[in-house]
Amino acid sequence: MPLPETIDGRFSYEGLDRLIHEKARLSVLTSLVAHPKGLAFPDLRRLCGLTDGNLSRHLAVLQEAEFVDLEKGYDQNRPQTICRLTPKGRTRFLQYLGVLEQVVRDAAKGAGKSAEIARVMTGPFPEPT
Amino acid sequence: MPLPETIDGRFSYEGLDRLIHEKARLSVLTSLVAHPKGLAFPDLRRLCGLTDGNLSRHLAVLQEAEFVDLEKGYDQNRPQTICRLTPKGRTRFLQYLGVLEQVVRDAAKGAGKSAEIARVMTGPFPEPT
DNA sequence: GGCATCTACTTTACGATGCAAAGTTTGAGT
DNA sequence: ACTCAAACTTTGCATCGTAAAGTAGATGCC
Repeated sequence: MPLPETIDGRFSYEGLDRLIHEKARLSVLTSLVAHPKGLAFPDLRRLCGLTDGNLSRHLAVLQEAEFVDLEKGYDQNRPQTICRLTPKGRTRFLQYLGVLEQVVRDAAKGAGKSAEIARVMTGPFPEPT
Repeated sequence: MPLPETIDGRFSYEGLDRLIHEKARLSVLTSLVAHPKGLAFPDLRRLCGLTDGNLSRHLAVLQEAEFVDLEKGYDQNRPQTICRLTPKGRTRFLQYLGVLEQVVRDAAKGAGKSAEIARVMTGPFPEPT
């Protein structure tokens, strides 16, 4: 007999769409939601700490999913790609965020010491071992 | 010239350790932090909505990283694996959570409408297209 | 003019990895 | 003895993230 609180799928978080959950794309989408007017490729690259190739690929994936719109033009005779969230991308991202908030709530409740989270997050990160 | 707010790495979220960030393992760790006494393999499988093979593999990864402790014993003459967070796993998970909270804050601030998040998260999820 | 350099991307290639399906082992039921 | 089921583990494939290499055009320098 399962424990009473072990409800099927209680912690499955179906809403964590892989398309969005991936770290690099999460960075990109968060950057874009914070800059509704759009961001140029180089700015986005710097903000997210990504390489050119990386950003290019992730943007292609997000564009394929119609989460972002890429406006390719020229600025000062140089190619310039402006990236923007589409309404669809925005909606999906906000849904995803709702699930993330749920994760944080569940975990904080489980840990029972949200103060500990606040404390621990201010410190430096340990080296991966 | 980059926009003034495009600080290098502002949205790079280095703390999103892949080991933890992966959806299935995030489920597992959240379940475990919510059940400090540990969880049996089948309960964990149900909670996280994972298949046997999936859970087994992710647990092995988490054990390798020393984030979980697997106590393999018997209950009613049947094999029973009890899974628990190690102190190290707990600490790392809480650090990760801090970063997640930062993501949610950044995004909510960017979206400028946290009410919208709350509203949207209560609805059903759209079919992936 | 020619050559190197820089920016702004894109493409390629490979190694990692998530996931499902099949396999194993032990036990209970009939 | 035979079947079914639980509790995992192992295998294999196909996806995917990432680094490195490649492309194209503009600028600077001599």
